[in-house]
Amino acid sequence: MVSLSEKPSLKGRYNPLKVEKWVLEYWSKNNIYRKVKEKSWEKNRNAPLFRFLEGPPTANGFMHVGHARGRTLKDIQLRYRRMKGYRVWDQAGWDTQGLPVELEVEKKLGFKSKKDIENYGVEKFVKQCQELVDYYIGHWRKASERLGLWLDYDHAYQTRHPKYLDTTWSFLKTMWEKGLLYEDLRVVPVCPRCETALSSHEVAQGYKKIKDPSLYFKVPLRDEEKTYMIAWTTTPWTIIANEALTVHPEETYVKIRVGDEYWIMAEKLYEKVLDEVGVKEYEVVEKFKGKTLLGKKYVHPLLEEVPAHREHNGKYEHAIVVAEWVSMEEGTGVVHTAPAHGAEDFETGKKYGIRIFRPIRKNGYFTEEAGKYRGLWFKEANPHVIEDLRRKGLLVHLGEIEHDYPHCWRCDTPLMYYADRQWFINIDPIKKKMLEENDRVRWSPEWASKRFRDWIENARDWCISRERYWGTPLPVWTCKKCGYRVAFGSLEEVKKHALNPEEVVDHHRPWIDRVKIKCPRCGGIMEREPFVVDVWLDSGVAHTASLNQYGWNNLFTQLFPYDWITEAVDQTRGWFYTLMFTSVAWYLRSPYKAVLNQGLVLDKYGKKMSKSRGNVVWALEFMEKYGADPFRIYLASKAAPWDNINFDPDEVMDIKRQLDILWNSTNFALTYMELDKWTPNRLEEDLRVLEPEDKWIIYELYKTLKAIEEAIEGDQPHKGGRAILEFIVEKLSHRYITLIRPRVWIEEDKPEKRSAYATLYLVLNAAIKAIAPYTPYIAEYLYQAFTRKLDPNAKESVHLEEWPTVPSKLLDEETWSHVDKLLEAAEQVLTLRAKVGIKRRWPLKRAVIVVDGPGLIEPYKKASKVLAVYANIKEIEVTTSTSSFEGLEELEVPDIKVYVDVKLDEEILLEGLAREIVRRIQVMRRDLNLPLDAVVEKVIVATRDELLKKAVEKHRDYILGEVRSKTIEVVEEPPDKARKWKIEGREAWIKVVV
RNA sequence: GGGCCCGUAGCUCAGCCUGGUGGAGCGCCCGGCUGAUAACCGGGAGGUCGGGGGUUCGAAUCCCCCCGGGCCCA
Repeated sequence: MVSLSEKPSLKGRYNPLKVEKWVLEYWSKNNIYRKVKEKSWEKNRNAPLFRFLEGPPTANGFMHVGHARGRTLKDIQLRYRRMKGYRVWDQAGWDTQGLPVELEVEKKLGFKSKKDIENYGVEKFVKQCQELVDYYIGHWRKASERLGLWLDYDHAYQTRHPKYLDTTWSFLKTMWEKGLLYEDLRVVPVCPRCETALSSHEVAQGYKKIKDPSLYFKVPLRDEEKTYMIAWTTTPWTIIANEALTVHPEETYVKIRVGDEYWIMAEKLYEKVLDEVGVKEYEVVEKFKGKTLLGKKYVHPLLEEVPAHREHNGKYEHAIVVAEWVSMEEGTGVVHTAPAHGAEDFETGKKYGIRIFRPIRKNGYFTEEAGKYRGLWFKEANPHVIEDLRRKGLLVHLGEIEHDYPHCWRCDTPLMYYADRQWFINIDPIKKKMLEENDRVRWSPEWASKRFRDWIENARDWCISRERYWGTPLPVWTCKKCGYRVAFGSLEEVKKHALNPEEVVDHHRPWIDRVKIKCPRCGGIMEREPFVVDVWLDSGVAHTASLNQYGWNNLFTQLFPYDWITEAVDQTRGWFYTLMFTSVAWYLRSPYKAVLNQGLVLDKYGKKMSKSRGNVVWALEFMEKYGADPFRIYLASKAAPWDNINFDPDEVMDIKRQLDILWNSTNFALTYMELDKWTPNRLEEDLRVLEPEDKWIIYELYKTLKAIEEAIEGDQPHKGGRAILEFIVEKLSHRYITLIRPRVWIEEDKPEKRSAYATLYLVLNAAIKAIAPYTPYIAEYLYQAFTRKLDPNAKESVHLEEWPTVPSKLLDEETWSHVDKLLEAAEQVLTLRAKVGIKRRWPLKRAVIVVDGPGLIEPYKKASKVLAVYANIKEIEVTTSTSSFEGLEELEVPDIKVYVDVKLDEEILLEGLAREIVRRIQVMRRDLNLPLDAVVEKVIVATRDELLKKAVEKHRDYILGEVRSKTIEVVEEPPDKARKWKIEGREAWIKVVV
């Protein structure tokens, strides 16, 4: 068990779980978040603001990896801004009411319908909702904190909080007073399972592809023998409520003879229809405009089955009417019209004074009025209706259609369009302003702006009433006597006007329903409209209510409009919209300046994650297995935020290996610095004289920091994550550390060793800070174990640090570019070595660098050690001479020419062989389990190979020094227990005598 | 039916805006290192850049059409 009494240590491998456990404890014991908040907010009054508004997660389930992705993106932005010195607003928030919560409770209690809730008791039910929300908020806070998302959770806003509800009410009251909130009878989408109306943005979230009947049927005209209107529908059950047929007034219709019958359809459609229903022989006998059919009566196709229709004798009931909306794209041009079940049907019915016949309840079951269909669930009636039509010879054709049909976004039940009295908010008066305001928002990606614009343009009035229990009650009271209405903007206000103020205890149902008001007009008793409002309104007023909940109303002018929000793309219809709507309706301004859209997280095969499929990855579970840091940087870097990603745990492990390299590099640095007792207390001096590779890595660091800044500020956090990882792996570890190894191994205290340490310290330290927004845990740990260990004046936490910068006097672009080219050359030398089979350990004799002018000779001479060290070349010449270099290999490098000698001569061969022998002796030392600094008595090398012998003789001292042996002996006969080796095809036996 | 996103190596993705001989990581094969070592490094094989047409001296990149995967709207 790691505990705080243990100091952070870089011994062993990077283990995210151990590291994060230590860091979590460190943060909590030292109140690091509070200190960061204090630095960034309380004590930072004059800094530029960065105002974030949290899109509140709904507290009705667990956090999955999709949520985790969004929350990681939020945290990266916030941590970065804090380090940059912004005054960061980071209040947390929770969505706590509405259908999602109710359904979760119903599931828990095993409820099937609203009746179960009524029987159980609304008060008890609502308490269950509260408890469920408490539970899930607990989970979300825990999971968010484990993820490392730093928000001000202690001051989280909650949509169920009394003062929050006051604000929601106050918004509704404003809408009422402006005349924008109204009640109306309309056709609305209804969920028969939840027995409530839904809004169009809820509907938009629930489209699903399903199969429905595609039915062509005949409707006999009353006064014309054997003449039928041919209509088409995909909802046969609505024929029960049919009251009219609608045709287009200006389009041409045709009468066709089919056998001994006459069929009427639109001219533009009849061929397609007849083809589909399989009628090959027919004859067009007459053509006329649709409007000539107006008023013609027909016999209801289900007259016998639904006796109520016998009494429907209005002028346009069971008659043909006309309307412009009739489509010539699909169907027959004759539209079966049921005013109770379609928006257009309803409007047309109203226009012609046709009754709204609605023989069905909101729960989807037919009533007595439906005749033989009574008691059937609406979709179940389909086969019965079809069968009856078939029996009566009115069925023309039955096919099947696959189309998108709306379903309840929460419980998945197919919706029913249904005429009903509901409450709406009129959005037309502010549509234009919303569009204008949208143009001022910076959307990422850009195309999201157009998408949002389209959505606003097509938006209809917002149906906000829900016949449910756990939500913000509609604060409108109606007089039972005279119908007069009032709306209230706070619970206090209600209390002031209540006849029974002692009952005014809670905004919520059922308590609020008991409150009666005296009608100011007639003195009668007013009762509350029994609705709660759409849950999307709750979070939609967060821009104001989140502050008012804490009485911070005066902060509003400072915080509004917010600088940045980010949620998943589906919020175009959800939160992005409701937030914009309420804000423009209230303040005529967009509540946010920039929006970052997030794509979906799919499973590793690209399938949507869903509970029923069983492929959901839960965030907390995953982090407890793999750690938060690898998870975070994976989610943030894999793709652009708005792209969908396929989540694959194996890939998280891949990216974790790049963090290993950061860990190992830091360990490398610390090991040697401590060995040499180097500390950064003379950093400035140590940085005064830099080697070319030092300047190179510092310049690379500078470029990387710029890239990250640009990425995060430009809503491309994935590019920042890739940039920092690439810097650590490719530049720092692979190249820079390789280059400085010889300097680090110098025993004495030399300036070039000190400058290597100083540069390494500077760069590593900056890298640790720069990765902190992405991987806050490992950054903290390394900061404690490395930075703070070497520098006692360092801050208490890496997250209290400023964003790193590079002093401009350390920037040397020219040297950078020389070194960069030589590194490229060096890599080509390595490729060449691999091709001709010369190991990197074997030195190459020489290389020549040809530069463009005499002025470049000196700089390249200085930089040439990079090539010498990285590619292991003994001698490097820099010249402007373009004379040919016989026998040298030419490399292709931009701007310069490099020639390298890859021929082996005896000198090199002997040196190489000596190193080969050393390596094998080292392996044997290790196998003997000798301590690193143990000195052995003797090494015996037995071989008959002349070159090997020569190599040992010539490099005797070198070998002895490397392997820590007192003597070395060369013989021809292998001694006892000697180990046999093959060295470049030559045989030798080696024995180490302890 | 309309709008949008995506299609590049076995896998995951850069490159496309501002055309100039196709990249990275992982995986695979081969090798190196053995003083960051249950770590690290190098090399190699592998692609008609979804298909077709056009513009151009030259197209993964710009334009048009089509196919496939996905999202949104109707």
